[in-house]
Amino acid sequence: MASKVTPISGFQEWLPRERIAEQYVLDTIREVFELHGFASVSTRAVEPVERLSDQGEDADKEIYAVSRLAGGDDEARLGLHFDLTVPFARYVLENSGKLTFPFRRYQIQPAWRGERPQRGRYREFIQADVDIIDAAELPGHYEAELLLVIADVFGRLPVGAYQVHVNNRKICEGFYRAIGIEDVIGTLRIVDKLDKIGEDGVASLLLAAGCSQEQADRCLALARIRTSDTSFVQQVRALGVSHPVLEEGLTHLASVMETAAEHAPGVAVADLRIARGLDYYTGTVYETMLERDPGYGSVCSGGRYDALASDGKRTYPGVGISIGVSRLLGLLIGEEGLTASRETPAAVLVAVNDEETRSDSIRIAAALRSRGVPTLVAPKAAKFGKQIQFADRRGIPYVWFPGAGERGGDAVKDIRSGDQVDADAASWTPPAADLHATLVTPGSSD
RNA sequence: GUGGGUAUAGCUCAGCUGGUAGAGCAUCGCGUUGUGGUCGCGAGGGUCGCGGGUUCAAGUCCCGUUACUCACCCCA
Repeated sequence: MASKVTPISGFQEWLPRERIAEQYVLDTIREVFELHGFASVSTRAVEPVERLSDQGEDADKEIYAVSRLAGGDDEARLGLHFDLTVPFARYVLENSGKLTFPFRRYQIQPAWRGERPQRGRYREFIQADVDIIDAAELPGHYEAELLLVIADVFGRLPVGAYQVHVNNRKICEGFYRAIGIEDVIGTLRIVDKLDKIGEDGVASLLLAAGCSQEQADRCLALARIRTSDTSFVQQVRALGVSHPVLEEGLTHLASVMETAAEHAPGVAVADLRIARGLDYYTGTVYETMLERDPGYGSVCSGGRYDALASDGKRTYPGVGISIGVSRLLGLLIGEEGLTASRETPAAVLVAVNDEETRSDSIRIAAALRSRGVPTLVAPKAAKFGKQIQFADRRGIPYVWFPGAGERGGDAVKDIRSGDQVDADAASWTPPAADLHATLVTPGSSD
């Protein structure tokens, strides 16, 4: 089988060193999620196709269908999930009798979308979600709480400056309805192109969609509003439009902004042009841009969904937010060179003097490992220069020389500095900074 | 799904108006039984994405196809 191996578009795979950086990020996210009291859940990769495609008219074409190579077509039709929220809503319905509400869960898993890959967009990608779901009623304060979680996560990752743009769909919906626009979703999608095609572009699309010039102007006036406090309320009122749904949205968003300002200052910005997210969002929506490259797209999005988890009798409203881990790392690792301090977890390489005494080296390694030091034994009893080179190529910082110390003891060498000291495998531990591979940002010294 | 670009060694690419493939980096070996990153010498590795056509002759021209890539759609 000498067929040529080629990458598959949209399915990203890292080399070992970059994978270590990715794991560091994933561990950090998990740690913060747990600090905030979210319980872990893992759902199967597949859902019945109908459950997935019900979520939006365009969803179908993105869904990967799953079938057995030799299977008949009489089986239940399955599709890979395209996000983690839809499977979670199904999970809640399925286990509603066993879950305790309000239920807080985090979920870090891949998702799949069959769309054409592009920069920051993959066909297989990891998402890290937190959601809070409740029975019947969901208090509004959770919508602000999620911002604090995100601020905590991003505060520990080398993402630089960022802002979570927050809007409430009810503001747009109420506003549009008040001025006579019926196609709310369609209008949102057009307005959402503002950053790409500008006001003139949006205006002409709105006119083409059947809006009057005045309607288009007012949509743009609403979309221009962006404040870092609650002053957006006055700005909307100044537009002279009123509608009960609009009022509801303004109140909710103002409340979210107030809480965010107190506990995570500078993170949130009320941005009335933000519309994105899947169709199931009904209230607050979030979208997170990195200041270093706002055009890259949102690396963390989500919102409130009131009717996604419903079995017809009972409805469980929820709110959640999803970190696009693959997208984030496509930028940080793929483009900016974020990486790990070494390409292996091993902190120590135990040299082998000769094959006859390899068992001594194995015992030393076991002693180090028993105290939590990731350790490797040299593959060959090559010249010490070669063994050091073996460690150096992999970024392993320490080489252990059995019997090289005073009075027959061992010695360990920091191959970066060249310093070598006598050491005992029963007690020696590397400095905490060297115990595990760490993140290395491009700017910092090697 | 629609439109544009690209396709030569593991990687990044050269190869002018057609005449039986090159560089840098990487990899491996050696540099007189041991503590490396520099340096020197050497080696391996390519049916030029695949199929067809034009031609005495094609990596080099034409057609098709597949893959990758960028933009649109949509979205993390």
